[in-house]
Amino acid sequence: MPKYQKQTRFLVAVDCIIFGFDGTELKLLLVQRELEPEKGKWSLIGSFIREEEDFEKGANRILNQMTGLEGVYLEQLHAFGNPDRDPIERTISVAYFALIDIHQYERQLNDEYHAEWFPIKSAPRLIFDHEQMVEMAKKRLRYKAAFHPILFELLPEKFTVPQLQNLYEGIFDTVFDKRNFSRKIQSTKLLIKQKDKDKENSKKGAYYYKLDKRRYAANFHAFLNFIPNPDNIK
Amino acid sequence: MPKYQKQTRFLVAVDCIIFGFDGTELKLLLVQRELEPEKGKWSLIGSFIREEEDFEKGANRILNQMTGLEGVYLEQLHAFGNPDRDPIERTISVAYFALIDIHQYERQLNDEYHAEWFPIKSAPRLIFDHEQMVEMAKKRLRYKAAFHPILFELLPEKFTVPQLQNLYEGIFDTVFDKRNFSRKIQSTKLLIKQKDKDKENSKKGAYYYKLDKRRYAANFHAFLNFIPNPDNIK
DNA sequence: GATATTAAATGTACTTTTTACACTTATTTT
DNA sequence: AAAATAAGTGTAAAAAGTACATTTAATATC
Repeated sequence: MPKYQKQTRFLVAVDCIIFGFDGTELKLLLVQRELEPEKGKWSLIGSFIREEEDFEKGANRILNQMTGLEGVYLEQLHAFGNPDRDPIERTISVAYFALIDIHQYERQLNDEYHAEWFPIKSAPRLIFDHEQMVEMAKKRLRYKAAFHPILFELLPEKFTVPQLQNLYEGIFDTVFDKRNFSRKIQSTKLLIKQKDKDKENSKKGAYYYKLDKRRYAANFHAFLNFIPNPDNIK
Repeated sequence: MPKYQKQTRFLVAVDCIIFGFDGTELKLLLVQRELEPEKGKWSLIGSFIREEEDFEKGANRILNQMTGLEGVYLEQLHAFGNPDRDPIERTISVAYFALIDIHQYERQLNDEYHAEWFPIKSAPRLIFDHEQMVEMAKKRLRYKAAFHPILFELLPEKFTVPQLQNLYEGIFDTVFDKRNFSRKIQSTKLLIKQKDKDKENSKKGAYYYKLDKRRYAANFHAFLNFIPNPDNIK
């Protein structure tokens, strides 16, 4: 087999920005780095890519390792290739972002990997260019969420409209009129009303809803215009 | 300096999907590959990444080499990492797409690099996964063009509204009502009407317009909703 | 030089979507 | 029984989007 001679080869890694939503705020799953340099510092979850796996596979591998989950929503964010982003040796990183239902996360994995959920607004400093990655992932998430029903990936199977509104308000860092929000959400016909209510968060209780999986799959790429005045969102 | 031992290193390349618009249809700049394997077959323009350059720089380098242009619109599309996308040796490719004013392209470079413009609808077979890249780039371009005034990057300094409409219709493979289209474009206030007309394409002549560069820069990320019924676009 | 031809330019009425805004209801706590 | 809390709901006005036809400027033709 001929090879491409005289070309430099580089390390290639996959890093994952893992988002979760606990009902109140958006969170980020971080780990304490296990190797030098920067050992012990907080970092995104990542791994060098293996010889026989593509990026998706690599991302899924570490995601499964860290969360115990499979079939998680995963999307390539960007390839980061600044020559000195890793001070030890040039490493290309292909970043993915993942949206998971935080309630399905297996807590025991926390200890095993020194992992921890941080509210996105009070996350610690991260190594290398990982903060830049998180910043970009947040932006991308907002952008997508403005048009596509992507945020449902962060919710448990049963959720209430006020919870959903909380999520949108958290991500867009604003408040929406609840009548208009509810109408808009209902008009997508993606929600199926349940008979039972969530009584945790109010006296009256709020009806639970489930996603209509079929419609969700069919409409995922449709433009739903979730956000009033998207221009006003920074 | 410590190194990450025991990790495999990979070749990393940058490939560019270069779009141009000749006033009638969307075109793609392709080259005939100069090395084995697949020597002589049509290919995107690409290059291995050099030790001291990041992806942007690499993309700009080959873009400048192939077109003679600088300051071209360039955006990272996706990192492609299928282990056997290049049959010789695993090569990661970070793909960028570029939008250029085809009139500024220096034709003499055609011969030097065996490059050629192809209408996107009748482009030849491409090597490796390059067709997949082009497909993705087209999709991304449509998506962005539906909300952001990105297509102006493809036009010369002076252009007419009918030309602009042609471009949109070509990219979205549909036709728009010219009264509504014109109104929508005018309402963005991105265009400055000139005194002279283009007489090439009609007896009456169509007024030239220029982009208001200041407003363009300010509104590039705003949501302009250029496309009626974006849902109907496949 | 009158007439035909061509594509550009423009306006209006109707429909749909978005927005702003306030009261009633169910339930628990006091 | 009264107070407190958050859920749930409707309407009118404004804005945006859509469908649709005629006039205009210039050239080409007879």
